[in-house]
Amino acid sequence: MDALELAQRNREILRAIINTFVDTGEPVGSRTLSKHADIALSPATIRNIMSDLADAGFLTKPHVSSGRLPTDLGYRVFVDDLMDSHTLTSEEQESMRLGASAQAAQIEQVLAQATRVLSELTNTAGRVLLPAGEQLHFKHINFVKMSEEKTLAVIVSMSGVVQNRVIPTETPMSQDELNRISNMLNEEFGGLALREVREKIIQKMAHARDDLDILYRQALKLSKEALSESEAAQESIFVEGASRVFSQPDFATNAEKLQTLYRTFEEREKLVRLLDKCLESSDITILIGSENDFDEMKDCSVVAQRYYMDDRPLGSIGIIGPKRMRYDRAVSLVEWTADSVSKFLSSGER
Amino acid sequence: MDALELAQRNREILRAIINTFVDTGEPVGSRTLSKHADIALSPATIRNIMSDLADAGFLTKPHVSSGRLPTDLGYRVFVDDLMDSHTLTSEEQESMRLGASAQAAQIEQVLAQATRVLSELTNTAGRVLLPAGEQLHFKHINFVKMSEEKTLAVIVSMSGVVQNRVIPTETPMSQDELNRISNMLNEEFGGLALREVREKIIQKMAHARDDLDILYRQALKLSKEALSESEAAQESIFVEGASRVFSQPDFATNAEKLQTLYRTFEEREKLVRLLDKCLESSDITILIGSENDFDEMKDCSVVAQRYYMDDRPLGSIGIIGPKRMRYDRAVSLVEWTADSVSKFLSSGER
DNA sequence: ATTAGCACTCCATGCGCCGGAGTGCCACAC
DNA sequence: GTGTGGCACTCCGGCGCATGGAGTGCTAAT
Repeated sequence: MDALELAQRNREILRAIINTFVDTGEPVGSRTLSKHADIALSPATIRNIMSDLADAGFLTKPHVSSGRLPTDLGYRVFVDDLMDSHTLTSEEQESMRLGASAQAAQIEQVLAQATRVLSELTNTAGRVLLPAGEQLHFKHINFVKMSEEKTLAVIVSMSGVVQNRVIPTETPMSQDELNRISNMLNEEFGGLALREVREKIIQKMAHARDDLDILYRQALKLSKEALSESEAAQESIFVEGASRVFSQPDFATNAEKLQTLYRTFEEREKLVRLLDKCLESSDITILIGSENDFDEMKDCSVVAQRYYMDDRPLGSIGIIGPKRMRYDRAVSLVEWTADSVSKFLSSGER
Repeated sequence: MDALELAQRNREILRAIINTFVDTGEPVGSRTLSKHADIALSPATIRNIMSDLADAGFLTKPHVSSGRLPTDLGYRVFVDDLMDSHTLTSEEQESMRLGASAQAAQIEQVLAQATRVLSELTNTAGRVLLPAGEQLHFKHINFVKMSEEKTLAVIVSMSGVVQNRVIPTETPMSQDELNRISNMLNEEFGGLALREVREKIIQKMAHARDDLDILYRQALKLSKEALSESEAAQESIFVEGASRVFSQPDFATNAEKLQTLYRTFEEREKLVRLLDKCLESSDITILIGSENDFDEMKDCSVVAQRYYMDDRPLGSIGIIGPKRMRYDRAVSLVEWTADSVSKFLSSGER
């Protein structure tokens, strides 16, 4: 007999356990539950059910004679099937709206702001993955001569992301020549995806023989350099309010855990890899405990959602918090935030 | 009788105490010290001296019957008078050299790299204060039209620092016009300090009447916007390896301290203010414990040094670590790093 | 002035005890 | 057979207490 499929009542119990555990942080026992308003069963009965749920792998206990708490699997079925959907309070909506539209700023600032608010509201670490190079569209390129050997390339994407890159130059060029090169490139490549631009440049470089303007060849060379690594290097990530995670009682007692966790937060590459996963699905992504691939994060959960610009997915925004968190609230807030950000980015204001 | 002025021996004792305390982390007692090779005194004598040093305010004890440890004042006289100067090992020098010259990159990357190495070598948090707006010199400005209402200004300084700023535009201008404006400004203001540029613009705007080219007036207006806040906003700061501070045994035991400390590290403004102090003196700055103005940081020390570009001080680079640290080593490393960075920035390579 | 000796303080550790919370199981009732 | 009451058992955590070690401060002797 499958504990979950057949018994609606068991589901209720599991839900109640998780809800109270999320609330109190203490393992919950049968007596406590029996006092719970919705449940009109004696402790003994509840104990039996608990035992079943534990056998099915949804609950554990820290030691033999203590209350139960959810396993990762338990949380999983909770978020998948049992969770009530949380409706945002108008306050919550308000602070978010403010966040997104306060200033006519750059995309980075909008995202940073949204992340900060998200972090504050959920008391977790907000984090956001910035556009992968692939998704960016070419708007404008500009070269500034720094010295005889170095040229600075400034690449602006349609979404307002600005990248800077210093390029070593073999053939010295005047600022004037650089300007003309900029103009050429802007006219030729405006609006294309960076990837396309890169391909076109390589194509043209292959075909372009000496019959072409020497300046034009320089231009291709420069822009190839400028765009080359950009893809790999530019998956950047913001984290805001990491300290909030650490002040959660789940970690506050355990200095060692806290440290390894901290160290993980500093390793940006790991976080990037973690969040890359969240880009795969258009649905909201929830990773509970060891569902993410990093051992150090096995006490944390991730709730993330993609954000869009004009229906093109750009990056991912969400939170990292302790496994014991209000998933309903987190989901609503993250969805709402991603939505606001998407709307803002797509509103034609840029 | 002044404990320090008169008694060379007392100084030796104080030095020995601090050295062993820094080494072990345990309060040091008279017996331990008497075993110390350099000191041929009985524990009782040492106790007397310790008592004197404690009266003078250089030592305390955590409780009445325990060994002594240095007060902030104790550390102070240590670094001022008693400290041996540490000679860097060639390894240490090597990793630093590598750090500064590895890639022909932007100033930010050089600094970040230097800071990271510094942090690794000292096992503390490396941090660096980036050029204050005041110190930057105008190299190039460029405008990109984002939409009818928004223009992106890209400002490049001589030192290679790039700032981006979105400006709301009332009068729509074509990209072509923007380019001409850029050219004007670049010719007119190249090489001046940003402060000067700002002043000049304000002057010109005051004098410029209708008799001037309308485009020129637009240019002034735009550039004023672009440069306006830059000063305030752009005191940016990097912190690398903050987790190292937390793994120090001094904090590892105390989860609460760790948290408040962590939170302080996230408050960048505070750190900026803290490090601003380090810009005042051309000498190396050492702030021990409560010598800095922040209560949360009273168990930490700061060692910092200015770095220069062509003899103009740009910013400050250094470390934040636990009060109990190898000051000799920290000082040498910070000096060396600041020196390397300065040399690199001034080497005419940019 | 330096040192040896001694009494005293305080911390840290380990041990034993006990109460509370909770489980698991068994037997009983409906 | 499903739900319930009862009971023995387990384990955690806090408390009190004793003990040993490290270290000081003082005094008296050299």
